[in-house]
Amino acid sequence: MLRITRQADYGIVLLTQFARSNGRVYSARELAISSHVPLPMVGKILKLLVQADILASHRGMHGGYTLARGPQEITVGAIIEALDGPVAITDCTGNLPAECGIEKSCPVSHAWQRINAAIVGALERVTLAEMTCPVGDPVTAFTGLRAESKP
Amino acid sequence: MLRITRQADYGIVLLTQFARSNGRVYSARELAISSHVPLPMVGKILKLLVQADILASHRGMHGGYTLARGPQEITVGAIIEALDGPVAITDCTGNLPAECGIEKSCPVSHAWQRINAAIVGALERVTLAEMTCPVGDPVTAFTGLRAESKP
DNA sequence: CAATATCGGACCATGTTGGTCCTATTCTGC
DNA sequence: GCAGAATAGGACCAACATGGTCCGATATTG
Repeated sequence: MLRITRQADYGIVLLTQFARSNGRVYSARELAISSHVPLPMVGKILKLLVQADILASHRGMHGGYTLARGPQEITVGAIIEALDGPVAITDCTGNLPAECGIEKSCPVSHAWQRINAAIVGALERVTLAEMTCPVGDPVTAFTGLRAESKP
Repeated sequence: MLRITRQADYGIVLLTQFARSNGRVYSARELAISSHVPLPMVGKILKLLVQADILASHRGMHGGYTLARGPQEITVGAIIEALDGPVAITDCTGNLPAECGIEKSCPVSHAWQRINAAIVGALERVTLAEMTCPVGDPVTAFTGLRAESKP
């Protein structure tokens, strides 16, 4: 199917909420209610995002989470990597020691690395800020063609 | 993890063998031996590829499989779609009726469609013929930047 | 007619994912 | 100082999809 996990999907939705209301502190409970994602799941996701230095946490009463960096500096690729692990479309993409056994005789491993790099690139090019604005020009970055329409 | 299934991975490996020896007829047994993929699995994969009109089958004694089209006309995207189903990085990519329930309030569905299109594009741009040659220039298509380095 | 190969199912085991729960820790407010 | 509220960090379980196997039917060749 080639799809991201639901965790990553939820994570993007939650993070856009942070990005839209700049600097606000959200508690896990608030996010669960507004995003219709079950509360324990929200906690699990936010936890991983804190470990990845995408969110900052504040404990205690009136605590909660805030973005650790600006929405422009957080890429979709980083979010997916934080929640789903490294993006590797096949086992033989060089990230981990290839264990397919036919590594040497496999003539396509090199090609896969290129394809994987293209997908990772497409994910890294999109920032959280670009995901947040519903429609518009900024998303032209998705196609891989950098917005060059600045005369 | 964002990875293709092992079926699709095997499928690519098997198809490159067809592409390298142009027009030859391979039986499932031959392919299983040379590719080190278990025979029943090979049969299952070839079956799906026949249904997708990527392979043509020839029954009876001395039967086997051949490419239904030229290696230049078979894209990696088509192979993955045949073996893993449609490429949809999230549920809300428009291919199927979105059932996430928050479809309307979800501000990122539009952005996801763009990202998905970029990935599908990267997969469609690579043909089986390009996967076959081990290294070289033809794979510059992977980056999404069409080879324009011809002065 | 017999041998060989694909074809089209059903079928099961396993691993990952999705989701829950519980306890410890830390901070605020009285 | 103490109670309440929130996160931190585990372990834990169930459902689903995937990986993999097997069997009978059918078609083609010799």
